[in-house]
Amino acid sequence: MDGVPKLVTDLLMPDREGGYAKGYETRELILRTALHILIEEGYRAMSMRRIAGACGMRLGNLTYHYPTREDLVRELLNAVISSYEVEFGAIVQAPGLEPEERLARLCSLIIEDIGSKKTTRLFPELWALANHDAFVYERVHELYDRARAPLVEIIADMRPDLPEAARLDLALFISASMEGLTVFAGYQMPFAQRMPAVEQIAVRSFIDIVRSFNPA
Amino acid sequence: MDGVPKLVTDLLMPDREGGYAKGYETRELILRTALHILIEEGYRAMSMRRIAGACGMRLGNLTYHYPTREDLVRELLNAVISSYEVEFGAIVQAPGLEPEERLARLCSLIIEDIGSKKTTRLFPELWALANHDAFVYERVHELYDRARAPLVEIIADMRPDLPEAARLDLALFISASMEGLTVFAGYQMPFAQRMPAVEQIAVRSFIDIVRSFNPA
DNA sequence: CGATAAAATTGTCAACTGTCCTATTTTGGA
DNA sequence: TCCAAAATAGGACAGTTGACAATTTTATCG
Repeated sequence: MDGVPKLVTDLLMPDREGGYAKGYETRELILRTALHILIEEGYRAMSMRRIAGACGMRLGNLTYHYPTREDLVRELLNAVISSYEVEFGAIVQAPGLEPEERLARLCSLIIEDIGSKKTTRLFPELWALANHDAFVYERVHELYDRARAPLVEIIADMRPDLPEAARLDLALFISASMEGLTVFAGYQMPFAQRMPAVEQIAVRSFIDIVRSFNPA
Repeated sequence: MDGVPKLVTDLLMPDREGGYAKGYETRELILRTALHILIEEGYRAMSMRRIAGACGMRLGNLTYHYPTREDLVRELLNAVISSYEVEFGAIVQAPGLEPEERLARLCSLIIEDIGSKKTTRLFPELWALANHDAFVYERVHELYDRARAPLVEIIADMRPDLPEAARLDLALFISASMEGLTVFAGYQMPFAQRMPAVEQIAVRSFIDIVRSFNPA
């Protein structure tokens, strides 16, 4: 229904320090369940009792592992965002290829991810949360900084003549451009089936603008 | 602090049918206050009691005007989205100008709006809500349909040779591209001060791709 | 195996949520 | 000016929320 099972882990737990293995597994179950509820029903439905219930455990046990709701949310976002950081960090730059081709492949990867249910559902929640929560804001933009880095590198390869600021602006535009597709052509969005066509337009457009951009 | 006072109304109330003028004013105050809380503190903080309190009225009065929370949210989103529809509907097409110039001006208008506090804060909330609420989903995408219409028209002027589907895809990409800027260069976002530079890149890029696009 | 720290359960708390109902006051047209 | 309709107040309700304390069960290591 939701395509093939993902190969990448969608949750990167922090290292276990002290405690039994059982507790560590329980914490992972908790965060995984919380993420599931967040994606399926939204942030508002993600209450402590709801999470505990879906985990098949009692509320007291949940608050034993995560004393406050804020603790849980913090750890959840850390785990989720970390997994994206690992995912983006693992992107092969394929040094033999032309920079245009590398740019095209990187963008295709990102856009493909944007079309996934997890990303389409999760990131709007993060954007909304970031507007009223400094921790989420910080963490989300830290992620985007890392996601833009390989983009900046490729642009530098294509346009060594450009000042660094211009390269950053270009990467920023390209990154924002792709993120914006979430709302329109993401998972179960009205133009989800247009994604391949729009991806083609996007990639051509990105290559063109990087090639031809000249700061006035 | 938040720049000059807005000229456009940020809330379009439905026509008053029956009832006293007082009640109509009260309903407007309620929706305006609810919107303020939504923007400043997020959807979670927008409870019935919180709204009533901020309006300086009792809960009973609030539930008299809006019997259920769902009623209130529905009317709020209708009023907010309607105001955007009016805003976009009022965009002058400036028929004397070259289509490239019209495209540039339209995009500048939209991007300027994206930089406003209201839009930067409100739309991520709407995107998140739309993922779990059919009514919001419907209403938001209805708005975007209308916002894309003038874009499609300009593209048709520039590229009468293109099939309609290709024009729609182009408009979709351009629209999504701009919306994506919200998270990165919107109000108080980390690259808010890069908005002018990114806008320049965006507009150039849009004009280029519309000019040169050729469906393979 | 047994000691013991960790994990999980159970029950309780005050605060908050949305909804509903009944007075009471205010409004504005006849 | 009167009076029915509209608006507001105030309270009560059942359900939910996050937090916490006392207790029992379980897992792990010496």
